[in-house]
Amino acid sequence: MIGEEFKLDNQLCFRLYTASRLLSQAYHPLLSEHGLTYPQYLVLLALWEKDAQPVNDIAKRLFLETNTVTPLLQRMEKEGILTRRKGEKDARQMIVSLTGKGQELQKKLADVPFTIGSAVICDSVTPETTPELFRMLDDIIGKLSAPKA
Amino acid sequence: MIGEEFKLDNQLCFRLYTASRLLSQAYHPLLSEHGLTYPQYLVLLALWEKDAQPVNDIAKRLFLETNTVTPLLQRMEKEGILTRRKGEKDARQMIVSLTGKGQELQKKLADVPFTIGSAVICDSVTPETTPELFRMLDDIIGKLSAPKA
DNA sequence: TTTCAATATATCGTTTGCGATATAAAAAGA
DNA sequence: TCTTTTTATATCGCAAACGATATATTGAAA
Repeated sequence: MIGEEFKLDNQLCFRLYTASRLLSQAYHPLLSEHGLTYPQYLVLLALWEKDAQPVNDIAKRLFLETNTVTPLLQRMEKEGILTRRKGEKDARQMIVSLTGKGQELQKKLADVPFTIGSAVICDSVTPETTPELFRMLDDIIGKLSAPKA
Repeated sequence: MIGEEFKLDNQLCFRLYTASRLLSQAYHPLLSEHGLTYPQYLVLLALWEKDAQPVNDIAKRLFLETNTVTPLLQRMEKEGILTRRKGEKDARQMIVSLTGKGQELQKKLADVPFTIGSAVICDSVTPETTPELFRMLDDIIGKLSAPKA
C-alpha cells in the first residue's frame, strides 16, 4: 500500500495547480474574444491599477520573472495594447504604458469579474468565506515568496 | 479610479495561479535532482496509487487532456521511468506502467511530501485548517470540472 | 453487413513559465 | 577616475498547457 503522504488526494499543490488551471480556463472564452490570454489579462489588471510601470515592477507585482514577462509584453505591444519605451532617468528600464486600445479593453471586459465570480460560488466558497480563503492563499504566497537569504 | 472588481488584490484566480506556481517551484530542487518535473511527479503519484493505467485514466485523474499527457508520458518513457504498450482488449488504448526505475523513485522521493509540507505551514495554514482549505479547493474544482452539458 | 458516430491517442502550433545566460547601464569601491 | 559589482532587460532552450485537428478503433444504427 502507498503511504498517505503520496496520495494525490492529500496534495495541496495538486489542488492549487488544478484549481488554478480550471479557473484560468474559465476565463478563456471571455478573453480570447478580445485576443487576450489570461497572463496578458493579469498584465492589464496591473497596468489599469497603475499605468507607466517599468518591466520589473510588473513582474514583481505578478510574482513572475522578467524572462516570462518580457516576451509577453512584446506580444502585447505588437497587438497595440501597450507601448514600451526606455526610461529617462534610468536607461536600463523599459517603461510600459497602456495605449488607448489597452485602456478601452477595461470597458469591454467589464463583466468578466462578475461572470467568473458567479462561476466559482458554491457551498464552501461564498462572499462570507472568501476572506478566509484569501488569507490562507496569501499566507502561502507570502511564505514561499519570502527572500531566501 | 479603478473598480474594486478589477483590483489584483481581489482576484481569486491570481492568488491560485501564484500560489500554484510558487509551490511548484518549491518542488523543483527536490525533483530536478532526480530528473523530474512537477507534472511528471504528478504522473508518478497517479501510477504509484494504481499501476498500468490507460492514458485517459491518468489524464482524467489529473484533470488534464491527452494532448498534454501524451508528450509528457513519451518523455518519461524515454527516461526509462515507465512503459507504454497497446491495450489488449481495446487496441486504441495505451497502457502506461511503471518500470523498476519508476517504482524505485518513490523511495528516493520519500522525504518530498514532508519537506514541502513544512514549507507551507504558517499561521493560517496548519494541520487543523487544511481540511477546510482542501474542501474549498475541491468545491471549486468540482464546480469548474463539472460536465458542461 | 455497412455506414456512421463515438472514443482513445496523437500531432501541430502558439503562449507560458522558468533556469541559465548575455548585455547594457548604473552604482559602489579603490 | 577606473575598476568591480549590482541592477534591469533580454535571449535561449526546453517542458508544459491547451485549442484545434488528425488517425485509428470500437460500438451503434440502419
